[in-house]
Amino acid sequence: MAKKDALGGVPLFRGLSPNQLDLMGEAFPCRHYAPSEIIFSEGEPASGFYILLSGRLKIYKLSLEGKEQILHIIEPGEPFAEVALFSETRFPAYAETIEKSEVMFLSRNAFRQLIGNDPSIAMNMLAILSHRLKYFTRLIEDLSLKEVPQRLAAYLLFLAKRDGSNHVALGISKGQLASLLGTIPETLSRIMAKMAGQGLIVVKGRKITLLNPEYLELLAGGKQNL
Amino acid sequence: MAKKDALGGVPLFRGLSPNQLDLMGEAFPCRHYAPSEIIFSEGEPASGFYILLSGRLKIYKLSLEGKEQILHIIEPGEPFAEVALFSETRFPAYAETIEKSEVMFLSRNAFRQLIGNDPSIAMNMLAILSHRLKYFTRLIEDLSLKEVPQRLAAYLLFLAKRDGSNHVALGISKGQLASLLGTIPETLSRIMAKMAGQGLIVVKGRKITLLNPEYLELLAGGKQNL
DNA sequence: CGTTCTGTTGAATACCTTCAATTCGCGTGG
DNA sequence: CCACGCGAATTGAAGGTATTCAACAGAACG
Repeated sequence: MAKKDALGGVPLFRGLSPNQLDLMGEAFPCRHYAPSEIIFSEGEPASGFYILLSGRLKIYKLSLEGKEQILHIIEPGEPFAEVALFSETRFPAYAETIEKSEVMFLSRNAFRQLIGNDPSIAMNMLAILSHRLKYFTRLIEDLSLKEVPQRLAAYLLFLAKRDGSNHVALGISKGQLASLLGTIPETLSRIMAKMAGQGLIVVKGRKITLLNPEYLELLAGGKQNL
Repeated sequence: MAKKDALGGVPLFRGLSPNQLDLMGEAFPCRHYAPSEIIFSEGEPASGFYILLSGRLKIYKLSLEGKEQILHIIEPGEPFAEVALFSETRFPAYAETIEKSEVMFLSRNAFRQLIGNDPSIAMNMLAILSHRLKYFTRLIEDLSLKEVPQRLAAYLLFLAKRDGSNHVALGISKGQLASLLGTIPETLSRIMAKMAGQGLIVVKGRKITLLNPEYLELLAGGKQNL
């Protein structure tokens, strides 16, 4: 079963012995989800949090008109809805799978016990929350870059840096990317076309090649227009 | 000296005995700042974090063109730059006083020792980070409500709710409010004038009276236009 | 009382969104 | 293997909102 392997890659459990990891895997329930399944909805009572073992999912808010703003794309190994652990009793957003996914659930009580037994887990959790905070700081910064081309350039560069390549795979649909960037598919499409027309990028479905990262940097910094 | 009194109101130290609080106050250096003083700048190496004992300050990012996006207004009792503790060695934003302020500094090592001695501090810190995460979630949501009137309405309602009154004091200049809302002073000014013209609010310097909170709710929810 | 910073107002511009119509891609079924 | 159908993606035209630039008014401060 993939469960044990996956646990080794969970930052929250970094530093734990293989034995402890095994116990972990047995102690907590694990569920499989199909694509586009909703794991929880905003406002639902939350009794614990989750860790994504495999697959991919999105955390998003819905405006009253029904438009979604994606807050996060969760990748394997990441916990989500940890906020529910300490300050909230309701989920503050939606979680929905993008791909077939495997998810572990940790109840509040079980996790608190865990922390009591092993303080290093508390430290790991602090590190994760800090990291997420920094990510949000960045997201806010990007969203307040008022123009979409800047945000797109910033995002593409982020992906390229993360993956260490100028060939990046979006991993999500363009509609979802639009939501993540705080815009709509039409606008994103136009801007991609414009960037492609200027020889900055090549778009092939969900794969994008950065031809001119230097110029994209200038764009992201607002020192240059399309 | 106000230091000891202030410590009692610090959520991070909730649950500590007066004795422990006293020790705390003596163990960590404390500094006074004049208004508009910069406490730290983005990119500076960070060796610890801070707690605001009195006064008020802003945490903000600067775009390359020099426009500032305010992330936070820090009120007395709140810690700031805690991110630096766990995942970062550099400050991810600027901190600048708005009013005369008193600030306590806790070095990374000292704080880690603290956590070791008293796990409840770790739990408090987790709660604070979670809370902040939720706040950011909300800020992101608000920023992606693309129209400024909605954001302003949401912010005014937030203040009114927090203070339990329809007479709210902004506490910051309108230029800063504009930055917090992700816009510019001119736009904010126009929208306030419009709201006032419709009898929704009364603006008197930095004090605002909400005449029609119900309608502001509709606005914030995007169900109504100005 | 003057200087400076904050806030306001106007006109022109730029960008994004909306709405509608098409096209493309791909899995399903014939 | 090809045709169909559905969702995703693209493109065009029109409209709206925020920004920019510039000038001015007002408040705070020395």
